[in-house]
Amino acid sequence: MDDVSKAIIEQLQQDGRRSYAAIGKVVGLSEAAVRQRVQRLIESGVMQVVAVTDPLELGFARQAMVGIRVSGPLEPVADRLAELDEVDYVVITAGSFDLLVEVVCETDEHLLELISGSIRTVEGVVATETFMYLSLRKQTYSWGVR
Amino acid sequence: MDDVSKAIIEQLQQDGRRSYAAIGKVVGLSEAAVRQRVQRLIESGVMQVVAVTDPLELGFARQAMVGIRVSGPLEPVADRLAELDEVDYVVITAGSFDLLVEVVCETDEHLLELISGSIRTVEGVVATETFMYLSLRKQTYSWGVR
DNA sequence: AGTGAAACGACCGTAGA
DNA sequence: TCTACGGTCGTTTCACT
Repeated sequence: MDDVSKAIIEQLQQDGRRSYAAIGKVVGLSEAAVRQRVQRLIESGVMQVVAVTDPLELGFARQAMVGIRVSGPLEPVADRLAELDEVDYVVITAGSFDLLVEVVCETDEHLLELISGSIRTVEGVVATETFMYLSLRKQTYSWGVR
Repeated sequence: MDDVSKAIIEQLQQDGRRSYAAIGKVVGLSEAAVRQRVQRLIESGVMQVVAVTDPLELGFARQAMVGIRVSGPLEPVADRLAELDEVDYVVITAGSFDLLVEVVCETDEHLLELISGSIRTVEGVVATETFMYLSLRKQTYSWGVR
């Protein structure tokens, strides 16, 4: 991970479809060299180039972060929750919650069923606290930059 | 937002650099039509195609979610926090926290300085609770799919 | 790890339905 | 909003450093 690769990543953070040739001009490398580096960055798991969508625009009007307290080992519970389609984010944390889980739903009914019927029935989940999203103010994929 | 656009989005969620022609074959549209739809999806804010990176791989070894309690209006505080480079996610929530803020740092010192020096000095912030990330188990940008 | 060159394929603008 | 098409530009492969 040198400065050139960081510069390439920065270019793709601005526009994931920017051509290798255009990136090469900015970072001072040939098109082929940029392409090889991008391939390596993706294969090694440092980076991925993907479409990210706005839930609201696609009819998923209810989002929430769910804080979860667990009894016993954390990983099995985390991985069970990760299997749910409506769950897009699972992290094991230190603090008054053992897990934080972000969920995306279409309606309140759907959200209720998910939390009450799916999440809270997972073996080991002893308590949940739901933080409904009222307004998403920042979501950047280019942290550590500027 | 018809099924064809959804199919296009799905293709780009798998690989943000897939060619318009290849997507066209899958969804049954010409290259130009796919290109026009992608352009519209991006311009209208439904979707973006970007590089997303693994913080750990780039030397950002400390991540946390910070729950924040605020006195007074929420938006000004949220937007002040959103200006911080180390903050990659800000959402106004309903529940025992008014805001949830995700932060990305290189070291514990850096994180301490951010929370103590930056976040907690913002006018209106009355309390914070930090949930250090121990293990990220799921992070998908293709929710609602399968 | 990188360049350069030639063949190939993708992309873009425009015209027409 | 789509297809069709031609010009331009990007990508791929390979030989070379």
